Amino acid sequence: MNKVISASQKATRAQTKEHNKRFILKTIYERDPISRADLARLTKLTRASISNVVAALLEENLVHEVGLAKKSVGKPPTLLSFNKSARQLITLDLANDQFRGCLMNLRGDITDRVKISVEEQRGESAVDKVVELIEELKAKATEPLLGIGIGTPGVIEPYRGVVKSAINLNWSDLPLGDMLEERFDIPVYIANDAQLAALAQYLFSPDKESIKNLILVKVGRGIGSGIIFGGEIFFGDGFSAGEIGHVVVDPNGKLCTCGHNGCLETMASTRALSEQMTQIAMANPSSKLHDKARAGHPLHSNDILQAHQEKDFTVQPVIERSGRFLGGAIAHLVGAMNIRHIYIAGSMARFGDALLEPIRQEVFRRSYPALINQIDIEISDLGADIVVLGAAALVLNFELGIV
Amino acid sequence: MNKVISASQKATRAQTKEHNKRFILKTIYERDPISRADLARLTKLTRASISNVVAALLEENLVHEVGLAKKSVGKPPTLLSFNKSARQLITLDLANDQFRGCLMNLRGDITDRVKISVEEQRGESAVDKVVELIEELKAKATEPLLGIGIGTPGVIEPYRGVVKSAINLNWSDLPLGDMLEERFDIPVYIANDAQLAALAQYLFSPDKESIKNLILVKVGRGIGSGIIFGGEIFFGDGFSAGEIGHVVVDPNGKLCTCGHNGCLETMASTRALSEQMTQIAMANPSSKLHDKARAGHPLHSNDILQAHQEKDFTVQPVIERSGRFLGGAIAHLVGAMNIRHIYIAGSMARFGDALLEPIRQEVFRRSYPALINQIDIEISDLGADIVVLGAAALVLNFELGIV
DNA sequence: AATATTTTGTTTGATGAATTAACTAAATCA
DNA sequence: TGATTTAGTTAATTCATCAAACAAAATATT
Repeated sequence: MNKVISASQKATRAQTKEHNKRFILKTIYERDPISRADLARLTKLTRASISNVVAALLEENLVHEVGLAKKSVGKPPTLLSFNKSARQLITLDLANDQFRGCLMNLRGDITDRVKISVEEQRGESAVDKVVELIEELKAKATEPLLGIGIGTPGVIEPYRGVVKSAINLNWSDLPLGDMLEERFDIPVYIANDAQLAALAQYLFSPDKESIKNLILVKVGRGIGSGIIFGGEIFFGDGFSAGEIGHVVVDPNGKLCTCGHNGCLETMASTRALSEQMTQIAMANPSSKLHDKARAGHPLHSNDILQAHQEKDFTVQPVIERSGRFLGGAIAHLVGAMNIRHIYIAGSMARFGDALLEPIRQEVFRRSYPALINQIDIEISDLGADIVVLGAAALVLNFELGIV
Repeated sequence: MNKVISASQKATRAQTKEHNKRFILKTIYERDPISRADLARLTKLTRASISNVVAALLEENLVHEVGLAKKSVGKPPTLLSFNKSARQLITLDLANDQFRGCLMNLRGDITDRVKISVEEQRGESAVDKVVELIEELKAKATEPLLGIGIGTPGVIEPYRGVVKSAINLNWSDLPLGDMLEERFDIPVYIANDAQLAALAQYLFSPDKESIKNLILVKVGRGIGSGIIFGGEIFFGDGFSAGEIGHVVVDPNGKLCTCGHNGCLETMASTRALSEQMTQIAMANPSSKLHDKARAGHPLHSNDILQAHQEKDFTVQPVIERSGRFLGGAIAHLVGAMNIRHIYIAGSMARFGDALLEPIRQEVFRRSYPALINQIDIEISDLGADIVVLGAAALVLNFELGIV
């Protein structure tokens, strides 16, 4: 199985076959377990064609026969099941301060985890860390590897696997995909972390049947978003679609490193939260964070989360402030793109409803009233593994056509 | 020839054939005139297959043989040409105060125009006006009609041809497509006017080779935009993608009919321009518009345009004001979607650079610096016919696969 | 209990769209 | 004049889906 068919190209019989093979595998993946006869009914292909393709999938070990089903009348159908253990995936999240890697099966279940701290490692030596991580995971693999998926902050050209720029790692125009494919001889797919998080939300969301478009906003030390149109990541002309971190939300706001005032990232990220919280906690002796703030330690978002969970009343207003700025930016996205489903992820999402409600309020306040009841904003349920899940989704999508 | 193949469906031989037929016709359309041998080289199909399909296209009269080309050596190739006169199209623009209809050939060249004033006609009687317009154009047709394309303000469900809501015409959930198809027995395609304008910009733009994504902002009495992703209109979950008229750009701005303050439409449309201009002209005796404004006539955008062309210095600041608000909204779109090509259309676009420059400045001022030199904002070159051209593009796209 | 019915999955032959390869046509090159 | 090159057609081949018949295994009916 290989890459997806491009649009303005000739069509051939081989592509028809490939398309149907992917289509059948995807249907098995989604409806597992399912019989050949049901596949024929669902796909509108004939039982003969289904049997033919399924034979190939059994041969490749991607599908198993798992016994017979009981029906009221007629020969009992043989149930087919997607063999999630047929291959394994290596997936990486090159987050800000530590690289995390996982070994997974074809359903995205994580079997092994590895972390490497990369505080001051940048440029070449950061690439070495990536190789090291993959080596370590490869050694643990018990099944053939389907591919390597990598999510990283920065602007990535996904089709060629080139990191156009990743400021925190000091990479620019780095052909990471080719380098790793040459080294490991396995397909490598790379994309921006927020874009991958959105893809994960799409693929691993329970009610994905009906959802074809979504936006996921990832709020952590940076802010980015990923846009899914028709089940695919929308990359934009310069591969930086969804990079809303530097949209100006308050022209009178604080100066950002990018040169503008009041970028979303300076106003609503966890870093902004820490700064705001530190000021307020220092000024407010009744805050649970008062001592820590006065001690000169920069407040970490974990501290703030803990204080919030312990019902510290000084936290809520600061979260609300971030929420309102986020809501303002999201309102523009929703209004412009008319996308119904919005998800919030990243470390800031741990604040849950405290963050979600002000976002909702601000979005509603700024949106066209007729559209408001169509908008559904939720905290993502995929947690801290969302980026590696998205990296897995990317590999699964390209290698097996599972979308 | 019929509708495009959907994504999650089985693939068949017939679809392969259809795809290649459209692909070949599209190539002839774009490279006109071209030989069978060149088609084979471009499409990677064999000469045998090309000859087979071209025979069908000649039979349908969509393509003509137009003589031989001279080459240095070998048998001279027979040149094929797209027969733009093989069919005609009826296209309508149901603009605010008058309906305009055109009869066109397959390249979008307009051969006949009809206008109907519909000032107070709404609901049922507005539908009658549409039928009347089509009847009139149909009578003028000299070739078989390929289809009817309609652009209208409002929220349209394009695949079913349903007008979900068109406030100015007082239509809601009107199955206009079915009604007209039943009446005229010709394929009918309907979409939002700004979305169609964007499609027109995509299809009739001279350098469309490289441009796959674009946004077109249509600024007239209302403000809307159309988004093209990968050569197709992006409709959004509720078919109102691009409806940026009611994005709040100034929370302290004037109250809009939608209930919010400072919507883009209340701040930057031609109506806003008229109001602003009237105030300024009344207060400023040296303005060429002073007398007209004092006479109590509401200033029409035509008046303002004329004054501007006569170098009335009081006009520029008002246009700039609109431009800055538009720029602010566009900056969000550009930042979020990373789309490089932005076009300004609609009656406001007639102000040209006077409007364009403040838009550019505001977009640049608010955009991530690394992206600024990627952004290309232009006034659309398609003029007042842009919506009917888009309607033609819609019909051509669906019926013949020309994109 | 024997037979009919229903449903599953396979087998066999037909269909048809693209390909391969051979062929004809018409020009230039040597 | 004959060789070479390129264009376009024709005939045979390929192969993925389809259609129809068939075998297998259950329940339903008599």
